[in-house]
Amino acid sequence: MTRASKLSRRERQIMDIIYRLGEASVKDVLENLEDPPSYSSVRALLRKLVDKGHVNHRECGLKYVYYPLVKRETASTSALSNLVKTFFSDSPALAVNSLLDMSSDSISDEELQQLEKLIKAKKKSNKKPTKRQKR
Amino acid sequence: MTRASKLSRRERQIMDIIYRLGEASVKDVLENLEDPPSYSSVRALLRKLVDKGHVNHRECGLKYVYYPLVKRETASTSALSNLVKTFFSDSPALAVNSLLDMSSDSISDEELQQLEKLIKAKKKSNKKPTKRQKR
DNA sequence: AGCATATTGCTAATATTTTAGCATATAGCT
DNA sequence: AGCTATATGCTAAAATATTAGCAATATGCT
Repeated sequence: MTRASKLSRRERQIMDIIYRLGEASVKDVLENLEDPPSYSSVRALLRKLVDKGHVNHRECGLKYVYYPLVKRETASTSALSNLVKTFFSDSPALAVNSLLDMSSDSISDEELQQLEKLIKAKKKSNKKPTKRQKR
Repeated sequence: MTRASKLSRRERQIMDIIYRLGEASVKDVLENLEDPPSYSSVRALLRKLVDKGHVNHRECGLKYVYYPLVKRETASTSALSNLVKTFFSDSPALAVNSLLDMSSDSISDEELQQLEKLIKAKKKSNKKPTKRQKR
């Protein structure tokens, strides 16, 4: 059971916004929320997320700024892995394939070059693993 | 606003299961649900998803088999795009990078080869686009 | 035929989520 | 000092989601 799977609809939307922005004030959240409710409501939701241990806040001048307690990378890995399970038969390669397909415009040549390098590196590490493997 | 962002927690869990399995009976859903409620509850949720137009069912012998109304590929593209926005600054290349990183074990040499090919193809189509581009 | 099992339709209770409102505090202006 | 902006804390109402239960129907088995 992924962490995210326990969030309610609004809580999820808010977590997404906070990850997208890195950190966010109540106002930031409100402005990025679709079908935004009142300021009060957003505050209540944020308080709940604090209670549940998903975010924390620090004072920043007068107001609070909320930030996630699970760091971006961890959360993204978990989200990706879940998505791959759900839509790509648990095959990361298929997901990569789809990403490349759907975004032909938005990936530059430089980035493609980088990815090629990365893949070559993977191939090497497959052949002579430096780290110990499961037996 | 993505379609998925309107789903409640349980509805989301159920949609995930249905996409994972392709299609699913009430029992299938129940068995794959975490903290499963009663059979009745699952049925009520499925009925709701039908009402909302997310799934439909066909009779299969005695029972119903539920299938998504938005096809897998469309749904996965939308989910991926959303995830990329949330966690990878809207850069598909970064997401690909992360996918390759997190799954060094599970991607075979053959698959890597395939991906290399795909990337080469992309590079070509970047240079001399066969289809018309946005101006 | 009679019984157990698996299934659906529908309804209503319960729990959770979502929302708004009131009271209060601080900063900045005039 | 007094007014306004922008915050927060807390609470309670309203809306939605979640759950279980009862009735009915079809199937398969003895």
